[in-house]
Amino acid sequence: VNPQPTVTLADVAAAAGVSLATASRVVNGSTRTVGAALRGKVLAAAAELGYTANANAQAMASGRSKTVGLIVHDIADPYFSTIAAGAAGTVDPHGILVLGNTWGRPDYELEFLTTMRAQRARAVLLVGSRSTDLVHTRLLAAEVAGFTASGGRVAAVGQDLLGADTVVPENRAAAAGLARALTGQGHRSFAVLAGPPGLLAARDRLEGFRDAVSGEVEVFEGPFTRDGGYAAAVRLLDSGEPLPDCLFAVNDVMAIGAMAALRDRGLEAPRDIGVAGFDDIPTLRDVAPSLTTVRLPLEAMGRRAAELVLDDGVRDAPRVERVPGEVVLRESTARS
Amino acid sequence: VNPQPTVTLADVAAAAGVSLATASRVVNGSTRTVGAALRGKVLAAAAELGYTANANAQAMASGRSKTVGLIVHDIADPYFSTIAAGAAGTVDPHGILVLGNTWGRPDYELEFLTTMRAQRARAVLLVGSRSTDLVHTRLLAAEVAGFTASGGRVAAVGQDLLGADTVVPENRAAAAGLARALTGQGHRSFAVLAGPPGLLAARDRLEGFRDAVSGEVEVFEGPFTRDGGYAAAVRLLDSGEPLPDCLFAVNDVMAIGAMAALRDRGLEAPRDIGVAGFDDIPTLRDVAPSLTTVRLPLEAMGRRAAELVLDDGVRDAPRVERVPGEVVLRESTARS
DNA sequence: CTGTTAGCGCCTTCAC
DNA sequence: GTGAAGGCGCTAACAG
Repeated sequence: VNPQPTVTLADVAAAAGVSLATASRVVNGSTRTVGAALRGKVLAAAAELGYTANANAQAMASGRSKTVGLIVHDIADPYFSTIAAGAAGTVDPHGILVLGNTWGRPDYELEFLTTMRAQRARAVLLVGSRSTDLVHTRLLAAEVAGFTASGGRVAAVGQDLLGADTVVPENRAAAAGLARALTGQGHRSFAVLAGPPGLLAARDRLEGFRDAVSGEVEVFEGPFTRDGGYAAAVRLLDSGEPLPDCLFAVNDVMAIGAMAALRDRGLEAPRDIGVAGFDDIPTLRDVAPSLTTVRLPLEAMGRRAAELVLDDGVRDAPRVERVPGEVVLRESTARS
Repeated sequence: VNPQPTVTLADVAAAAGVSLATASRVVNGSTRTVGAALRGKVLAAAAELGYTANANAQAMASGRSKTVGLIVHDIADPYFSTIAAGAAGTVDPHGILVLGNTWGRPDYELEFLTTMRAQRARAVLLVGSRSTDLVHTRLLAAEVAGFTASGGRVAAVGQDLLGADTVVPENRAAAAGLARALTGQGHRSFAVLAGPPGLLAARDRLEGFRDAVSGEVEVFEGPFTRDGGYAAAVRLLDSGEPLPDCLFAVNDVMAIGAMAALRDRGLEAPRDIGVAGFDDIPTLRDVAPSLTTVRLPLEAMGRRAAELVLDDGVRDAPRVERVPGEVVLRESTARS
C-alpha cells in the first residue's frame, strides 16, 4: 500500500527476516516448498510493502517471459477483434498478451516476430490468412522455426504453412457448401467479389465456390474491406454484362459494402440479386436484409489457438485442427 | 527442450573485437558516440550473428521497458477495437502494445494496472467509461498515481477522473445535440435504452438527452451490448404504454439490437418508430435503414491518447482534451 | 526446509 | 573515443 520507492524482493526478505531465496520461493510458485511460518511472514511482508515482482527481472533470470504475442492484420476488423477476444480470455491468467497490428503488411509480420523474440516471448499467435507469396511464406516459416528453436511456441490461425500448430478454417469446403446451398435455393448465375489476390483465404474461398457451381462465374477482386466490397460491386454493376442472380462476397465486411453499392443503385437483395458473405461476424448478424453467410466460430478459434500455444506438453509434430464452416441461409438470398 | 545458442551482446562484441560497452553504444542509441571504424565492425558482427537485443535485459538495466499497456472493456466490441487500432498505429514504432481485456470488470482493470507496473511499463492507456462506483474510481486513481509516481505515464479515454491526461468524448453535450436534432425532425415522445447504470458514459448520454427534450422520457436499462439493446427494446414494447415515436439507444450496438427486436415484432424504423444510436461504429454505417447517430472519431481518439502518453515532455497538469460528437441524421429517424 | 552464491544480458558511471 | 567494472531484481543450482 506504499509503492513509493519501488520495493524489491530483497526488501520483502529483509522485512520478513528470511533469505532472498525463501522469499522468492513463496512469492512465485517454485517447486520447492516453504514452511508455513516463514511463508506467512513473507506473504505479510509482501502485502505490507505492496510488493510487485519485476517481470523483466523474472524473465531475465528464468530465461523466458510470460508474454504471448498476438499478430493480426487489423484489429479494427471484426474478424480479428473477435478472434483476439477469444485469445485474450484464454491467455489472461497465464500471461500477458501483446498485440501486433500488421495492417496486412507481410514485412511487419516478420518484424513483429523478431520483436517477440527480443522479448523472449513465451509464445506467438499468428492470426490471419497467409499470403500467396511463397518467398515471404518461406521467410516467415524460417522465423517461426527460429523462434521455436529458441524455446518459444507458435500457433497460427489460417493455413497450415508455417510448421506450427494451426487452427485451419475450412474455407474451400465451406465455400463449396455455400455454393451448393445457393444453387439449391435456385440461384444459377454467380459473381464473386474475391478479395485481394494475395491472400490464400480469399483464393480458397473463391476456388471452393467456383468449383462447386456449374457454369461461368464472374470474378471481381478488391481489398478485404467494406470499401473494397463496395468498389467491386460497382465494377460488377458497371460491367455492362447482364446481372448474375447471386453475388458472393468472400467475407461479410465486403458483402456489407456490396449491399450498400446495390442500394445506391436502387437494387435490393434478394429481390434483384442475392448476396452472400462469409464469416458470420456477430455484429453484422442483425443487418437487414439479414445476410446469408458461412459461420466460423471466431472466438472459439482464437481460444483454441491460445490453448494450443499455452499447452506445455511435448509434441512430436505440429497439431493441425480443421474448423468447419456452417452455411447459414438468411434473407439476403431467399428466393421466392 | 534445448535452447538454441542465443547470441548476446557479448558475442557481438567479441566477434567485432571491441568491448561490451562499445558494442552496447552502437547497437542502441547512446549519447556517447563511437568511431566509424569500430561502429562498422560492430554492426557487421551483429548482422552476421543475427543479434537481437534482449528486451528484458534492456528494461532491467535501464529501469523501464518500452511496453505500453492498453486497457479496454472488450476488444470484440467495435468501439474498443477501433480505438485500439488508432492506438496501435501510434505506439507501433515506439514500443510494444500489451492488451488488457477487462470484460467490463473494474477489479480486472485494477489488476491489469498492477501487471503493467510489474512490467515496468512505460505507459498505460485506460480506455472506456469510468464507473459510477466512487470507491472503485478512488482505488483506480490511487493505482494510477502510484504508477505515475514510479515513472510511468497514464492517459485515459473517457471521463477525467483519474488525474491523468484524458481524451474526453463530450457524451452529454452530443446527446443533447442529438435530442435537439430529433426534436427538429418532428419527434416528440422518446424512450431511451440507457445501458448499464454503472457506467458514466451511459449515464451522461442519458442525462444529456433527457435534459434536452421537453416532457417525459421512458428509460430502459440494460447491458451495453446487442443483446442488451434487444432485451431493453422488448421491455419497452411489452410495457403496455403507448409507443414513443422515437427511441434512443445510448450506443450503436444496442441500437442494432433494438432494431432487430422491432423487426421481430413487425415494426420498422422509421415508419413505426424512429431509432437513434451513438458512436457511429464504422462497420455499422451500412445497415439498412441507416442509423441516425452521433459520430465519435474513435480511431483518432485512440491515436491521440497514445500520443499524449508517448510524449515525454514535462507537463505541469494533466491535459484534458474534449472531443465533440457530431450528430449524423440518417434514415432511421427520417420522418416524412 | 532454508540460506549462499552465482549469474541472466545489458547499461552506465567511471577511468584511461 | 574506448574499455573495465558494478549493478538492475530475480531465479536456480548448490550446500547446510
